[in-house]
Amino acid sequence: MKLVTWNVNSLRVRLEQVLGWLAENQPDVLCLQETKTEDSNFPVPALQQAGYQAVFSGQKTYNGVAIVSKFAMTEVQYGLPNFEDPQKRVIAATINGVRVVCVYVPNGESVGSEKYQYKLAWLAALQAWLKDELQRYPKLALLGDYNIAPEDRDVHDPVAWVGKVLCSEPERAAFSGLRQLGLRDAFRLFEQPEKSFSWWDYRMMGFRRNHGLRIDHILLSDAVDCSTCSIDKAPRKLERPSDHTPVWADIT
DNA sequence: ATGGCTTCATAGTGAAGA
Repeated sequence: MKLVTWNVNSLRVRLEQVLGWLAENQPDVLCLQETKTEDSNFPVPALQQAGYQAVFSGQKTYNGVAIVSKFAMTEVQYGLPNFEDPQKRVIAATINGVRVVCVYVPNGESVGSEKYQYKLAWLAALQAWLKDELQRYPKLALLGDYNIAPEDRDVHDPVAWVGKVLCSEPERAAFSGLRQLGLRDAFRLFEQPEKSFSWWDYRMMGFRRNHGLRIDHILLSDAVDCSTCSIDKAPRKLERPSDHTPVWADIT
């Protein structure tokens, strides 16, 4: 089963790119973040026409997550059950016996800010919930925009970014906490090119200069076998791209 | 250079992202 995560930075703006990517790559499951779309406007017919069903949890202007799948989705969960939050950042569903969890982790703005505190509290709640979820579902895949670069090699300029939001120790500790639940970073199961990133700043020709971060991840429980994990940079080269690009994994 | 682009909501600019 081919699983993908892609922060599209507005599904309305990126719909044609998403449909094009689905047609070309035929993934089984696509997890979307930053759909920025109310549920009543979610493009169900266009995705259906492409052979996909969807579950979604969106809002106007900000956030919004969705799972798009070729297969039936059951036991759909909206939001973290242990964290009251008006921001739509989590959706989960069971697909072919795999618990697929799609997350849009808070950005955190800057270290020490209110939003940073919210990010750390949110991540603690995510970890606590996943601990329970893994008891119920040994086969679990956690895909999304984590807004965390786990290691210095995931940062184009680790010196410039040291201690900054997305790279700070508490954030990296939260990422380690998820791995300590028994989840593995699918991307690092394989030999990968140096300086592999999933996000590049729109400004200052960030993509052309490969000034990026690897902040979009696929974590897999031990019961999930993985044969490939890769970042597809092609959509980042299109006209009006998202600042993030898809990350995908083949699992069995 | 606490900015540089992009999106959204809105009708000139501000918030938010990362």
